Amino acid sequence: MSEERQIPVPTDAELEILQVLWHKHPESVRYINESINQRRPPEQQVGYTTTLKQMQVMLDKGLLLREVVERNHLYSPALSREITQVQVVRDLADLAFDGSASSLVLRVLGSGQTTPEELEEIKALIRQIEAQQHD
Amino acid sequence: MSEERQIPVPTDAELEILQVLWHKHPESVRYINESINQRRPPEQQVGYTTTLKQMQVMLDKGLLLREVVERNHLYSPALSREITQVQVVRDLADLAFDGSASSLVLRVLGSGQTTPEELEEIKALIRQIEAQQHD
DNA sequence: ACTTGCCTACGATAAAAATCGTACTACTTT
DNA sequence: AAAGTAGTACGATTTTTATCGTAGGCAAGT
Repeated sequence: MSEERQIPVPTDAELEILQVLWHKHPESVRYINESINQRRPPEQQVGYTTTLKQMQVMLDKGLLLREVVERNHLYSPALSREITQVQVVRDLADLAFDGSASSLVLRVLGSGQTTPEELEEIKALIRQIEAQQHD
Repeated sequence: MSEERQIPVPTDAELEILQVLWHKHPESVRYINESINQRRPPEQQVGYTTTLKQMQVMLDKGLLLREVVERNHLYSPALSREITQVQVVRDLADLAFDGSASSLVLRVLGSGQTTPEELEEIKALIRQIEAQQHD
C-alpha cells in the first residue's frame, strides 16, 4: 500500500547516504556502508545493518529507489542532488536566516570560506543571471 | 559542576528560539513563546512550559545566557547570530554539498531565489572582498 | 489570611532518528 | 548434504529531540 505522500526533507544521516549515491549510483548497501565508514573515525563506524535499515526506511519514505539485479538490491536517489540541495538550503534559510536565502549567501561570502577562483565562478553566474533578466 | 564542554550546533527548535532572541534580547520565556506561536498555525502551537524547558536545556548546553531581574529570568544568545549562522551553514555544506560552501552559494543563486536587488548587494560584497585581497 | 495569577523547576512522556542483533534465504564450496 | 558466505528483513533498543503536566514559590488584590 505505498501511499503517495510528500517526500520529506532528509535527516542528517540520510544526507550522508545520499551524498554517496549522488556520486555513484545505483549502488549496493555494502558499498554505501563502506564509503561512509571510510570517512569516519574508527570509534564511530556504523554496522552494515544500520545502513541497511536506514536505506530501507528511506526507500519507504520515497527518498530512494531500488532495483533488483541478480538478487542483489541496488539503490538510487529518488530526487536529484540539485532539487534536494535547494530544499535543504531553503529549509536552513527559514530556520536560521529569517527566510532570506540572500542573507545566507552574504554570510557565506563574508565569512571568508571562498577562494578567489570560487568568487570568479560566482560572479560569472551572476552575470549570466542578469543577462537573462535583461531580455 | 558546569563543564566547559563544546557548545553544540543548535537543533531546529533551538534555532527557532535563537531567531527570536537575535532580534531582541534579553527577553523572557513568555515573550519567546508568544513570538514563536504567532508565526505558527493554530494547530501546532506549543505550550509555555515546552518553550521554558527548551530554553533551560539550551542554557545548560551553553547556547543561552541568563540573568535575573526582579525575580524574572531574562535570556540572551550566548553566541552571536553571525557566528552561529556560519556554523550552521558550514554544517550543511559538509552534509549536503561535499563540504563546499561555494557550491552551496552557486546552488542558491542558480535556483532563482534572489531578487535583482539582492544580486546587487552580493556583487557589492564580492567587490569589497576582492579589493581587500588586492592590497 | 486566602485566592488568583504569573513565574520556575523538574520529572514524565511522546515522537523522531539512529543503531544493532538475530533470524531467514539463497548461493557457493567442499 | 553440510558448512560457509553474503545478502535481506525486521523487531528491539538506544539516543536525541520535543512536548507537556504538575508542583511549588512569590507577589498583588481583596
